Amino acid sequence: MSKQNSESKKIEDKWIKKWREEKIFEPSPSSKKKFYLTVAFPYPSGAMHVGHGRTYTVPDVIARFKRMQGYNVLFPMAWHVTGSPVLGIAKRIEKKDEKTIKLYRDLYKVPSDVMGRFTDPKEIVRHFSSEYKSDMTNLGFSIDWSREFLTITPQYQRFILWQYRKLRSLGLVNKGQHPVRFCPSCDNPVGDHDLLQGEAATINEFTIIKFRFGDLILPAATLRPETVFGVTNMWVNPDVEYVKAKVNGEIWVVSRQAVEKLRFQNKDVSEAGTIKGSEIKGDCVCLFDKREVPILPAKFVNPDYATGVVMSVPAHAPYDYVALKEVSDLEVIPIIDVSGYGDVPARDVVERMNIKSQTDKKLEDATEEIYRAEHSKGVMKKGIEGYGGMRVSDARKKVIDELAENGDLFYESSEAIMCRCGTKGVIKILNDQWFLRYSDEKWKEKVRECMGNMQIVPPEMRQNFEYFIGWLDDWACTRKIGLGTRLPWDDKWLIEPLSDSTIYMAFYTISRHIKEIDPQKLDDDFFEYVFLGKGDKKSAAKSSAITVKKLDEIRAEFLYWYPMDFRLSAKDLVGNHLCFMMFHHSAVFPKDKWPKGIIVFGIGLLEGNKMSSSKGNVVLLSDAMENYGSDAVRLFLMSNAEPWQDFDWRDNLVKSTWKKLKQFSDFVEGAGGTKDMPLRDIDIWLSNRMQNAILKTTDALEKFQTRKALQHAFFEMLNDVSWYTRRCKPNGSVLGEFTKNWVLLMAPFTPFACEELWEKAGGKMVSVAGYPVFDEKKSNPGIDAAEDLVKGMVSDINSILEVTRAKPNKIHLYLAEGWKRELFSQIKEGKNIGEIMKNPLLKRYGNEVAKIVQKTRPEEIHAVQSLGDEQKTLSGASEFLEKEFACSFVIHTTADYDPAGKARHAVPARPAIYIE
RNA sequence: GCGGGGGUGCCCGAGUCGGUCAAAGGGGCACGGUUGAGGGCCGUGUGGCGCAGGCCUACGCGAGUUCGAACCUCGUCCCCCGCACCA
Repeated sequence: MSKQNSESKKIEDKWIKKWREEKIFEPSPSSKKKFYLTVAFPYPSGAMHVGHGRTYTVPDVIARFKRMQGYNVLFPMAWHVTGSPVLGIAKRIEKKDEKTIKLYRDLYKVPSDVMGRFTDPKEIVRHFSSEYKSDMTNLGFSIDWSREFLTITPQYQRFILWQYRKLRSLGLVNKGQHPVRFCPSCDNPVGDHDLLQGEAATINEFTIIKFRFGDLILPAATLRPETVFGVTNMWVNPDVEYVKAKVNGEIWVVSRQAVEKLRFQNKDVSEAGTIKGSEIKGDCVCLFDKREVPILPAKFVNPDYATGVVMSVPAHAPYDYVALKEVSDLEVIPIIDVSGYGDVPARDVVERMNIKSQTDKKLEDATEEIYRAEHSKGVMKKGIEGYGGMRVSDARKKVIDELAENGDLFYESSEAIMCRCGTKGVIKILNDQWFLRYSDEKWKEKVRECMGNMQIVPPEMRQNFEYFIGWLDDWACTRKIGLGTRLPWDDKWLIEPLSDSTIYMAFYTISRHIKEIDPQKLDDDFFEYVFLGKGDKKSAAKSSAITVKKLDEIRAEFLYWYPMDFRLSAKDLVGNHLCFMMFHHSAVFPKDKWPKGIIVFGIGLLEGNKMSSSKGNVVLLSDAMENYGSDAVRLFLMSNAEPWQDFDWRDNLVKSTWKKLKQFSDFVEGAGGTKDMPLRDIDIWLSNRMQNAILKTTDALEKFQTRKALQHAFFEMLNDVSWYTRRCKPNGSVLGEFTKNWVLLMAPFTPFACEELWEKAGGKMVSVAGYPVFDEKKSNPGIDAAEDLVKGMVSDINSILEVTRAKPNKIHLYLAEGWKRELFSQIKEGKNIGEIMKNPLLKRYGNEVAKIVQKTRPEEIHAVQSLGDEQKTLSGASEFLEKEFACSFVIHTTADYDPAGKARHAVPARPAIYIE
């Protein structure tokens, strides 16, 4: 393959150069209709693999298609380099972490001298953004690189500052508190991908219910505060040494581990001695309902979980039930009715699961079961004052509300978490965190309106968006570490990377103009005028040190391209980025600048398995291009699945695509045929097939169905030309017209091959040629039926030969007689048997007519050719049929010779066959 | 748990306002042709049965509506994805 590929590489380079020289992908505002699409920019922390390749090929195909349709198309690209992942990568490379080094050196093929610089995170994104750019260029993307920027480009950062001041002035950013998973060593919140362990951990919110024990407070942390009415006693672990901790003026008794946790959760904690668990005994008073209960020892109490002191609700908590039975004969206090269980649900479950000891692991399942059942179906018992008859979930809220004044919350991770740096993670409440107020109902309403007017592809994704818009809560939009832009009014914070990339599509429209402007001079006046038309343009121009004319030109360019027609992204960004984009557009811009459409992609598989860079389960785009050439890679990625479906990179399929592409090129290039040939039916058929392909391909591409488009534009055409050349001697002028259209049809998918073929055929540049338009005059759907007759004959004869295993000497075809055609026409019109029998011609064949009518449904009949036409079609094809079956054919319009009595089986479009 | 999407032939995957569906297309496999018994290319076949284009069985499972269901209704089982402070 390699020699051919070096040939195709040459062709690719030639066209990349031509496109660049002629600047055909660098559009400016004009009188033409515009089409503006963007795709989520990449975070270049590694090499591009074929999954990324698909993400960016889809918009390129659409861009190319629209461009050929005559639109002025803008398809820009930039680099998202803000955030913290590269910091971790740089650190790990510095620490010579083997896995990381292996990934970057062996998989991503980073040269060792470059690796040396990777201890600086900026070097990583710099290196890979340039790799990305080169891959994108080589894959033939029609990107306007004149608008390229990084999210840390100073001009872009000025744009972010403007945006955040704007949002704040609109009251959409404020300070708040929020519990997060946190790494004390990194001093930063940790997300799933930052964790070595505990990715599935969620933050549980416990309610603290206090019990007075002398001067001390026993703070029981519970997920089920409504069960406070059923408390019979307290549990402390006799083997644990507890800490007396001063918390907000009270002295709490908690485990040592809990002290640390409380500190991270904003409690002012100081230690005031210790006390042994075994020393904590006697009675205590619940501060919620003032009941007095005893304190009892229990080994199941885990000092590492929550506060280390536990309130006991034996009727509804299996752990408590089992422990209580072991040490005391206190009566349980049932407080919740739940169908399917008796008065004491915990006892039911414990007995059913045959749990004997408080250290039995099955207690976890038992607890889970009870929790779920009572939460969903439980009702508070009648006798509980103020709560009787309430649903458990409502009672829980009410208890929390009643506690509110001196209520405390305690956060605990549902499982242990470990930061990538190796430190045990904690739950921390961030105090002065800044939030984007996505919970704001008025804002959500605007977003819903925005989405209501948008085209969502695929349509079923709309429900997902609706769900996410409702679900989104305030979003912490600032971080302590990472690359990024500082919050303009509080510079100890950086703007979080998803939050700095919500309306950057607007920035593309003007980025090429402001590259030369001193970033310090890009102030809010500038952006207010350019994007919103607000303020005094003279002073805005002056402060930015540009002319008013230039400022107006910039504003005009924004107005020309905006709103954006389509935003494309993989489906993992639906719940955040794509929603954020709608939130921020609806907040900052007037309605007529809100985005008009979203296309969501599926993910990529490799030989049926999920692609994963970290596991090395990827094919690098550069390798794929080297093996198969850019066009074949594009063609495969676009034909394997529709954009929103998951695609599967399978090497043998890619190879087969590569072969088919070569067939296409070879066929088009070698298409000659005889000139000045009279037009035969089969020629009309081929022309019609092309018109059909044009119609269907265009229709599919309008809906972004690249796979379906290629089915028509490529695979069907391949089969059609193969049939055509098998079927007849090619007609030169018909073939010429056909290949010309075919190249145009394919140009968005395989631009390099098509440019080359186009040029060889005397064209200039196919990327800017017109896309074929369906021509009704050249279309002739009826001809398909005629050709299907021939195909049907071949197939029927083959199946007879298959069964009989005979070698034919002579094949007789009997056409259906005139009366059968008349009958079919009438059935097709929907006439019933009574009406049909009124026809004297048909009445003569009454019995047969009845049989046929009974088993023939109108829907099955497409076109009924006349006897003459059918005869003409078959005799026109007889030369071909004789060649195919290497025997002679006789076509009968009457059963003059019919030794086997086959002729009577003939129906229209299905002649009877007799093989000798 | 909540939300979304699915279960089609050896595999991937079209097809769902019911009928032209034994079910497109591709892959794999088999046979035949070309040929240097390879590769490539071309043709044919690939649920079962059948020495005539047919018949039977089939679209997760069960039931229903209908002259007729892969497609509609109900029930049931199973699978995949997302659920946040972050790319």
